[in-house]
Amino acid sequence: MKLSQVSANKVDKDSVIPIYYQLAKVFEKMIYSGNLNPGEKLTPENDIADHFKISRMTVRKALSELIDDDLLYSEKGKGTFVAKPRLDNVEFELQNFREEIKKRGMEPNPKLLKVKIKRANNEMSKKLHIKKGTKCLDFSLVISADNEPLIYEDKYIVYSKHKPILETELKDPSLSNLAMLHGNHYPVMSKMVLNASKADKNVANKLNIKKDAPVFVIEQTLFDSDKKPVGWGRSICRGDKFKFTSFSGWSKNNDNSKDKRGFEYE
Amino acid sequence: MKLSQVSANKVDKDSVIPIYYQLAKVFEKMIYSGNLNPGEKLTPENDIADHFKISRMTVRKALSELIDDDLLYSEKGKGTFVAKPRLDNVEFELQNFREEIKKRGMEPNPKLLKVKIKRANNEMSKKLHIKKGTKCLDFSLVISADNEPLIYEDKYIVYSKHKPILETELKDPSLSNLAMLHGNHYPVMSKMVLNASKADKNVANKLNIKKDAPVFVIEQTLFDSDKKPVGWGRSICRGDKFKFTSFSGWSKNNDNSKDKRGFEYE
DNA sequence: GAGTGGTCTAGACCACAGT
DNA sequence: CTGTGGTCTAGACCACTCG
Repeated sequence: MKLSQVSANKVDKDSVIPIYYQLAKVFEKMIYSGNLNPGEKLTPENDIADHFKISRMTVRKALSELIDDDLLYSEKGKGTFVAKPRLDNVEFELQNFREEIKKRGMEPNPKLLKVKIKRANNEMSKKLHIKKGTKCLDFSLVISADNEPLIYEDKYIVYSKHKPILETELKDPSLSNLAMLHGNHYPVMSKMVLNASKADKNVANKLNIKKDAPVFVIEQTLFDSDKKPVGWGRSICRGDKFKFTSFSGWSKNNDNSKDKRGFEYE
Repeated sequence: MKLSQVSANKVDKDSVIPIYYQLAKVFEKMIYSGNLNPGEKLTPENDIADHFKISRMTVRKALSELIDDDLLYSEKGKGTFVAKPRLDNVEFELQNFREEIKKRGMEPNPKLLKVKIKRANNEMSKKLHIKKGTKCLDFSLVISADNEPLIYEDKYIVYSKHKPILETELKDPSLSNLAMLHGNHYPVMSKMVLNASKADKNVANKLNIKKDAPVFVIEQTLFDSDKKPVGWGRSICRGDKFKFTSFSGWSKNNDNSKDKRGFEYE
């Protein structure tokens, strides 16, 4: 990179907008516009600082923003370089379903099918690493929106408290909320596994779809700080209503890629 | 947080390990061990700096590491606080399939079924925003590992160069590589959509599974810097062989969560 | 040895919270 | 008002890379 390329851009030291932020935008723009190409070496930090008459630490703050965004990378002793867009490395985001549905302007309507205290059977004892017969809370529900069933959920919480189940707390029937309210230990870690599957007769009936229709199956296990499972749940989502979308690489406009990414339903 | 809690911990100024890193580990440990609880306010930066006899900027560097990791958050004028673990917000990662397969110690074996120049039909003109009849490159392949077919792929590249297709480049048959080698414009943005579906007769045959067996369908569109599509591909992955796994929240050991996360096959 | 990024310092001023 | 985090400076020394 030649400094003459950036000389058209300047930073306003008296602006309320931080200098490092302005500077980061200058470089970001140059990358997105093709003024700065993948692999190209940037002017050294010291020279940038001199050119803009700012401190090197401020330059570093600007560059580190872009390094965090994977637009740049630096190599000790060598320099800072423009990165290649990582087109094949994407992330699919998933919040809890109520939030995902709300984000799309619809009102999630969870309907509790059952809540009961159940003694662990084979599957539960395996999933929760507990002995068969241990008392668990068993929740089962369907989440709908616009009068259409979307998700069928089954959840188990290792249980010993004798706390009543309140109407209000069923407004957030996420596994983590249920575990925090009713479990013995506070969950601090979550494992999720996403599978493609097809609806069995029972699920098809609950979700108002045909048997063998494609579904996403998402299993979640919650662990306490000792890595012991405290809760397990399985959510079955209609394949015709849900999809994951993700963007990666560079986008010219200021990319709130977070907004365009995630678990969608249509 | 009381400073007496941290006084047992110290940082070694003469270590080769950066002070900010040592300090970050101190706080990280306190959070994971329950010594510091969600919502709790940290000692002010100035006090931490005084206590460890280091510069405030170094303290800030340490804290910003933990803020990046979502272990802390700060509020201007108020203080820095311990965050709650976000158990219901996960990310499923997906690299390109050859990397995913390699990462699991197996050798991906892509087999090209066809490569040809094709004039855009209805679907292609829709996906690539081009007129029907425009020349495209059409690739179709099956990726196997351990002599088992895993993924069936169909890809189209908007094409005008007359460049020969070399054996070597088929070693990386990812859409982005093909687009870079044969497309007219350099791709800088990628959109991926993940669906649950079932195998049709043709795919079932190619992947050696039953018709209607569950599959993941991943569509990828590549765009150039003008947001014009330059390539489109669809990968169909056997549902019995692939799953996504993701961890979130806190894990006591130094969490290389990246290693435990992503698109797995078993 | 010269160039580069990584770390660190000891100050400074600001905007914002809560009192 | 005081306390807090956010920004910024003008230096410094180091480890690394490369010719």
